[in-house]
Amino acid sequence: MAASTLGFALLGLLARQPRTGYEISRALSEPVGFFWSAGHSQVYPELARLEQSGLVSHQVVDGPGPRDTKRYTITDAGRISLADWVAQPPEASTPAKSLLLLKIYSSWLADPAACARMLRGERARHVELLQVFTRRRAEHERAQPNRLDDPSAKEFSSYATLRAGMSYEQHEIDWFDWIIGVLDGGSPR
Amino acid sequence: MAASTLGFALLGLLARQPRTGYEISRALSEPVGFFWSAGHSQVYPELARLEQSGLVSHQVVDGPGPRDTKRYTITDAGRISLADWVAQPPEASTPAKSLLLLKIYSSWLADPAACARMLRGERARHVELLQVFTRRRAEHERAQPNRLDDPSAKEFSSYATLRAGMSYEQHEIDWFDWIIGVLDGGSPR
DNA sequence: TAGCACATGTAACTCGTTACATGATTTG
DNA sequence: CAAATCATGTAACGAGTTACATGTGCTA
Repeated sequence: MAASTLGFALLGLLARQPRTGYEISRALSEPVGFFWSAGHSQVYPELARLEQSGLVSHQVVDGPGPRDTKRYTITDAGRISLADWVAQPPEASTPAKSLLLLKIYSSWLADPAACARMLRGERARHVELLQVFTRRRAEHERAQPNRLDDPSAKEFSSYATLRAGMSYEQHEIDWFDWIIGVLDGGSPR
Repeated sequence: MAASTLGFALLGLLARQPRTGYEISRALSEPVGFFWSAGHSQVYPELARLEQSGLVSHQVVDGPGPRDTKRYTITDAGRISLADWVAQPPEASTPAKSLLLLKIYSSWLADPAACARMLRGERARHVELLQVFTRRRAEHERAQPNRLDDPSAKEFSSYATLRAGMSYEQHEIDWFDWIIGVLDGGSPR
């Protein structure tokens, strides 16, 4: 009955609203995608598996294209399974990997100026992301100010992940500022 | 000539000192392992590949066991290849996945008290990690205080990754405090 | 009319984890 | 003497990415 992690990701999206496989795939590229992702070639088979387990169901709404358009909906069993999984302590996932820190670990071999250049580029990417999150948070706060402290509102859950993203990006930027400062020959610590 | 990301991880360790495959495997479980990891079944074939590319070499020092003990050393070509890779902007890796945020995204379906319990457990793990990093940082600062602002000292590189880890754990803890506060029915924002 | 968004699927390949396999030396 | 540590490898499996495949309707 229990789904895979990918399965729970799909259930999480379907718990908010019915979607087609295509819509789920798009969602798992950018919007939710800042903390989970999957390609469409993973999504379609997984939806079939979830349906076999009775956690989702679909109805054909025939749109364009050579194949049927299937709109998936979460079932009661799916909602129960998802709610149960959520409060369970996260099963140890693949240990965090940071390509950037792996590079920094060997940065003592490289030219500090070249490293600083690279790091400024990375910093800029994180600043951009922080701005995206900040804007989205402002939208959230404008659109449903009263639901943002109600843990059983889906708006709260989105808001909480957004705050995590913002906090993360800010931490990254602060660290970039520190290390770039040192590499530029500035004052340490 | 260019190695895979795993290859550069091994080169990064070997650039600091020669090691056996076994020692590398252990290193990629905990110490460096907070930003990269690999099992021994990945390490041995990768070392063979690096050797074929001329980036590392080994000498047999026969220790215990049924097979030879091989001590690997980075070559000049390896050091050059690594130094070059370091300053290159990180090639977009597998997008970040957070099992915890995936759960939070659907937490509106679950019992807030059960979620808070789970989150308190996770928070405790991050507090522990922060303490580990803090202790190690203190050791660093005591052992080589003068090298920690010299970007071409390997001690600086280790120190920089440590600071990133500490900053990350602190951000996580702050976010946990915020969300646990809300779930416990405390004052919002 | 060329390209893009919609829409769904399969196949091949790569990366990583877990399990299989072997065996000496040190420690409790 | 049993268990852990040192030490190296292969094989099977699973998850995820990239490439293959098809075809409609809308827009520049």
